[in-house]
Amino acid sequence: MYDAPHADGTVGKAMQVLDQVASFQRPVRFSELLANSPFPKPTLYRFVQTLTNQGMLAFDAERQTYSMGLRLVRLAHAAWRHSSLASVARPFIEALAEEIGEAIHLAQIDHGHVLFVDKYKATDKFDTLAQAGKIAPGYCTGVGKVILAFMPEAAQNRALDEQSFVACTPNTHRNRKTLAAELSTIREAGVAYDREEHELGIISIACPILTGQQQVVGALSIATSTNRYCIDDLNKHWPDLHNTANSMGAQAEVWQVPIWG
Amino acid sequence: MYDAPHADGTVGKAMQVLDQVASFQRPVRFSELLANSPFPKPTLYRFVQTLTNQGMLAFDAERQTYSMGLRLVRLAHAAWRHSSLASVARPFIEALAEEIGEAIHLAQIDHGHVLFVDKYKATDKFDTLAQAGKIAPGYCTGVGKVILAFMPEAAQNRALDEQSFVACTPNTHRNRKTLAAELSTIREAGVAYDREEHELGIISIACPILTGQQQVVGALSIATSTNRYCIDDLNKHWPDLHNTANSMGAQAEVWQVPIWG
DNA sequence: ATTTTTGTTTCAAATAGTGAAACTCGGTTT
DNA sequence: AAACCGAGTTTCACTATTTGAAACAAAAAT
Repeated sequence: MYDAPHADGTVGKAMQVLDQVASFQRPVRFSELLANSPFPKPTLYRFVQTLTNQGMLAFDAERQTYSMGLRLVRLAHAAWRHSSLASVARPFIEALAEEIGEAIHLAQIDHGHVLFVDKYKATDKFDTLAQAGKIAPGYCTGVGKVILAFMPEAAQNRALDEQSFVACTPNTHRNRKTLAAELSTIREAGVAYDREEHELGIISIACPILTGQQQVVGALSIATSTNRYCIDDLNKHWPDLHNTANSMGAQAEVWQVPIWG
Repeated sequence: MYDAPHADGTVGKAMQVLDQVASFQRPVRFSELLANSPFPKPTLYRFVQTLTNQGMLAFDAERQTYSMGLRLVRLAHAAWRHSSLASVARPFIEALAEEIGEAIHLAQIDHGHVLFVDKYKATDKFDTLAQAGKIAPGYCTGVGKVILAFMPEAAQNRALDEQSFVACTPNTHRNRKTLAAELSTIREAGVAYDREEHELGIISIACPILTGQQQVVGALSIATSTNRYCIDDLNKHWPDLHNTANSMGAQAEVWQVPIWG
């Protein structure tokens, strides 16, 4: 049951290739892939062929490069609509953004990483790193920390093991101990703050989205720039944020809860 | 070379399962999948397991249901940013939407189907069926027809073979012949119209996005409701639409062109 | 023209996938 | 309580697919 490191089968390997292509942030040549690949040449070649046939990758014959395929967009559309909080949450987020006038982020956790599933920017004044589908680490974001804080202990431990503790800014948690300490504070308080831990100049306040049985299904945050506001200002929005998160939790329950792989 | 119907290998079969799960528009039980599956029970079971391990599917233990996994969202994010027109096109679309005040759709073609890769709705007054990642048929949408019209002949033939000609509305093309006729008109004119062919009450005007070598890489459309405007009104926006599409084409060339699988 | 790099194909060996059948585990019926 | 049922899971001998060293082809570089 606990044999994690076994890549599962041919399909697993193919998905690994997909990830690899995604990790290049641009169209990529076969030889570039090969250079960083655990697979021998013909094997990788066949994978790339198959994935292209399947529309999971796209091949540009002109430039001889591979990039992510459109079928993924199609599939993700289904994922977004049916398997995540996002569909339930949209109207709530829009209402909240309208009222508050700051960027709202909705996140779920996926294998120890925070996945932003939706983002609503009421203003274009600044850009956080977050965008729908983008991943961010759990240990240094408001949504990430609050989700970790409210996870069942076993899952939390597993997730903590997967954190890298890279120092994004001077305020970033550098080890498990200080993070764990904050997590229990967060759990008691019911709120998490990102005090420029992920990106300098960006702060946020985050609430968990809980079902009736107190299971975390995601998190909601308001982010802003230190040029305009400080943590105390964000605190004024806490009641709204909290209420919205609660309503979403109630709704989400009617649907389905996600997974902690 | 023309052996389309051959699913390629284990990976192909796994992707087939993914599609099947996506086709249910909700979380789905194993037995439901099995009932409509070409695969015998244990085979399907292993696929579903593997895909879940991989995060391509998500399993809700409580309700014993499968749905699309979050990893897809992550991968599609990469697809969206790096493999499609969307990243190049965003600023253009926003500018256009601002000026015109109607919904703008950006589409690419994927295996004979139009895939909406981005949508910008300047107003919330009405809802088209289209949303980012959503697919729509090629034969009865503005973007679809204009893309088909400008495709190289071989690819066009292949794509036409894949059209279903389901009658969405009384105005929908019902067979290849009438569609083909309109396509050549479109090609000459450089514009396509959707005259409530996909959805009653929705009309649109669409331009191809062409590279310098006159290759279609997508299409751009302005959609509106018949309650408010008619085709002639849309025509007034043609110069803007045309210019935007041209600028995007020029930009897109610098990037990469997509595939006609 | 020759070498080097990059992409593609071959084929025997090895691995991983297959599916009939059998089993487990709740829940229901007799 | 015993027998039954259906959904889900596991087993295991059989086989089809995958594997990768090596060879080949094509394109770039020298």
